[in-house]
Amino acid sequence: MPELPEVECARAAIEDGALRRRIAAVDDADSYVCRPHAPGEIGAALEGRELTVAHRRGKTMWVETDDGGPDLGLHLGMAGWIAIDEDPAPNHWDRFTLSFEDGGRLALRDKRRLSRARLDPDLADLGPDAAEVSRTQFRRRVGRGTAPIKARLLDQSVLAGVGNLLADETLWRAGLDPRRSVEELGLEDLDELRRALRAATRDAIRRGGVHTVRLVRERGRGGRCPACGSGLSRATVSGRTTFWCPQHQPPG
DNA sequence: AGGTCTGTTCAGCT
DNA sequence: TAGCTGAACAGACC
Repeated sequence: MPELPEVECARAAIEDGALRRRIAAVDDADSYVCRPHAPGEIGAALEGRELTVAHRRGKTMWVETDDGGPDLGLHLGMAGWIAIDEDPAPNHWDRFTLSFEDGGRLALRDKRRLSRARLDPDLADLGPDAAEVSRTQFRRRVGRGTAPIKARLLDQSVLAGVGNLLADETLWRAGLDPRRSVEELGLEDLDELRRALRAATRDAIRRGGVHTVRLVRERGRGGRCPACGSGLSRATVSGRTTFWCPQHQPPG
């Protein structure tokens, strides 16, 4: 599930449903998900407190707590989501859980185990949020270096929030081959790329997730370009499975 | 049985 | 040193 649009939905769900409820107990026993904290450490810091404000930058969320308490950082990894007031999941899929005094709960649910909960997460290595980056910042950050455009978009220290699917959708909308080096891009290309990124992100948030946008719906066997019907090309770029339209996204 | 997967991190290369 | 690539991580699913 989670790229920027899904994480924004998760943040909004916390804001709507988990603030101002007193935390009675914390299950932080999964020491892989809660690393580098020892079991019990997050619990000791949060029990008795309330969540007050939910923030997001890229795919990282952090939630402030009352009375000078630490922030709770949450990351959904590759397959996690936030389950509020749902029955416990089987198979230890609830990797981290807050139980509220009112009997409800907030769970970080993940069939895999790549989600992450930690206190006071370090945001220093995250670039500006992909939905809010200014034109000047985008030109300067994304346009630097020699990597393929797609690798640049996926680098969370350059821009925070773009994942594999949103990168492909953005490059398709901008008409750029994902394998081209950013060296080849002019300022107009970078501005068009930023426009495409913002539009794709907005659409995905509004429609409820990155799976809803046009190119993403075509991935998989037999996918065709939503604009011209050409068969999509497929290759590994920057270590990730990549789809693009050979007609609309010509090689440099 | 083996390959795949929406993310992050770190060793190791240029 | 900076920039970049690919493997490793965990575990379900096809």
